[in-house]
Amino acid sequence: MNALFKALNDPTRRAILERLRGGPATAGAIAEQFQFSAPTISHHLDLLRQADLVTSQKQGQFVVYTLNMTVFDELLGWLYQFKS
Amino acid sequence: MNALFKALNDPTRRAILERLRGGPATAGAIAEQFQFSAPTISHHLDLLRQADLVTSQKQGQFVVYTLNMTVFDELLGWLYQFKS
DNA sequence: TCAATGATTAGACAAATGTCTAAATAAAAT
DNA sequence: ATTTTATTTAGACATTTGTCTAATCATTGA
Repeated sequence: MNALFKALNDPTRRAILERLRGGPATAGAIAEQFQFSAPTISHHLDLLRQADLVTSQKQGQFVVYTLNMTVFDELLGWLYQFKS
Repeated sequence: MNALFKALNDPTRRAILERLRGGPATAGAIAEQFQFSAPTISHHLDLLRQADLVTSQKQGQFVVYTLNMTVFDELLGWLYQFKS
């Protein structure tokens, strides 16, 4: 839960998630969309992976990142307790 | 949106929200539940207010904090775009 | 009026965060 | 083999964050 909220607490990481809504993408393809350096994006991807919001598969020299939506259920559950 | 995720990215603040689920409470009553100093809790409440997650009304020398659940709709909306 | 109570503000400080460049690793292409 | 390409790791650095104590503000009570 901590890792989840931490991962979501950054506009770049949220933008990465929205990008991955359109389908899996390599680290490089994701990085192209942003003005930040590749290492910075790599670090963001790492935090998203720690929160299990994305998964990664190595394909040759590329690393493909995929959105994992099952984690959102946990968040929805937490939110639901406030719905009265 | 930034202020919302920022406010949620702290276990103490999330615990405060859960506390307020049971009804409004004064700053002091909230602070009693935690091991942190009153100023620290006051600061957390300030961040929650900035995110519009709570509202505050002064009642005499007390300040009563109330959960504002309407903001959760914004979050639900953001989450919904990932539901496929 | 003066002291006590509830709460916030101000300022300090260590820890965490987001960014960068340089270096390392691994696979592909020449 | 060597070089290029894709990505991550390591380290540095400024900014932000969460906490504290001390001081201030505002209301209530003696």
